[in-house]
Amino acid sequence: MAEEKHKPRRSYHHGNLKAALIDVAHRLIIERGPHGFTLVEAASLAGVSPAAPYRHFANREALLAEVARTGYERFGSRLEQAWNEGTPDPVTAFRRMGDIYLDFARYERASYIAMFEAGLAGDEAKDLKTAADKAFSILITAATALGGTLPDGRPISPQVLGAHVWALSHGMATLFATSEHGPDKRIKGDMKSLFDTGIEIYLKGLGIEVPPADKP
Amino acid sequence: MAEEKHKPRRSYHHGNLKAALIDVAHRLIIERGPHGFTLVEAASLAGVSPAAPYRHFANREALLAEVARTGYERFGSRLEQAWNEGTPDPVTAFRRMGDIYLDFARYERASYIAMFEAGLAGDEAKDLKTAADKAFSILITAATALGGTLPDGRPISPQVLGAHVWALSHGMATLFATSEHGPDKRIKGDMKSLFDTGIEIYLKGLGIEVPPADKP
DNA sequence: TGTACATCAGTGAACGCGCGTTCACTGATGTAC
DNA sequence: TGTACATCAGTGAACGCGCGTTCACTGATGTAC
Repeated sequence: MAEEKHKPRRSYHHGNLKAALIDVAHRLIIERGPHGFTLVEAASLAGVSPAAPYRHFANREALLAEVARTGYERFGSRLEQAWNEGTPDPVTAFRRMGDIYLDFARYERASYIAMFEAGLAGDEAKDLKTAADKAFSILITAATALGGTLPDGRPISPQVLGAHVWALSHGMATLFATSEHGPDKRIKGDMKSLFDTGIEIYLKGLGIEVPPADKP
Repeated sequence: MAEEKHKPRRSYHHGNLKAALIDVAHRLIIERGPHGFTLVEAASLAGVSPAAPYRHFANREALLAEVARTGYERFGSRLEQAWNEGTPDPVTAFRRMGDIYLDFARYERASYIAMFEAGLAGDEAKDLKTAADKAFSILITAATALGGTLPDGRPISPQVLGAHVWALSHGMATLFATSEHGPDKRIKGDMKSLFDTGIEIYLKGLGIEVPPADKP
């Protein structure tokens, strides 16, 4: 890591410290993981003393929770936007959601980590749970619109469909995005089409007609 | 946590410290996560001084890596056993593998965490990669035997099939096994049948005949 | 079977470190009049 | 527009803590003869 501090402030007051700390936290979470992240280093990178963050956050975990919370909010609204009330048709909209999911996991990695891998469970967990439930409810809405038939002929429940797709998405995002344990690099490089193929197969298994070549 | 030490040894020598440390590490990884785990506490729980572990492990990470390595070995042999050369038929054997996967993630949680979530990348990573590749190769063997047809009519590659199923398994294991972010408790409680349903749907999507009611 | 000795696997005290957090403080800002 | 003052958002030094690791050491074990 190069610099220890941001460009020095002119003023005694930072002016935007809360946002700056959240911003710096994102970088540190990516670099060091949710546990390697420290408040002291975050303060240093934001160019303030180690005590300054306590004007904006109760403690270390509260900053982490804030990253997760704002992450859930963006996550939820992205998914909602992607679903866009199921237009032009549920299958296309559903696959668009999957796309956005993987984008979020990749390009908002720090948020994603804080949301799903930091193991936050303390006092702030209520807010987190609320935000997470909201995001999951969008998936359920989509799953409800999709419908689908189980191999035994009964209709699939939206909760089950949602859980399957979420698990597949999360598995892809965590297993192949960063780790060196993944299958091979070619697959990793084309994670999105790998995921898309998986969804196609799964939907077909549910007897859902998939529009061919929606990505010409 | 109750006790700080094991039943005190009679002798100056422990006799079985290496194994005891690995054992204790499993407990600590589950309780505190791979990052909360400390060598000092492990030594204390094993009933030895903080310096003793260094007779058996180069450093903290080496102990963690040993947990991961032995985990991969057991994991691989379990999967191989479950596959059992595809008997009585590939589909049944494949689904048995999935079952074993989830069992491993649940009942050997510490190993699973060390293997997939500890982010080990140091000097020991080579051994880990080898062991991981071996486990994945069993999945590929099974996927090859299964075959299957993509929605566009071409045959699916075993790597792609393997990646799909691995992602689904891993997603289930990490998303619904412990965290409070999962959908709802009923689903969580019946994770295995949830997973099994997912696999059924997926295999059907590949045009693979699934023997009905193989679990009467 | 007994003894000398090398080797092994522990001890326990100490170290330096970086962390989270607190505290009394102070400079900057905003507002009432 | 000026001034007094409350409030806000920082400082910087300090604390206690537990960690990873090292070190000279020592008790126990095993082996050669």
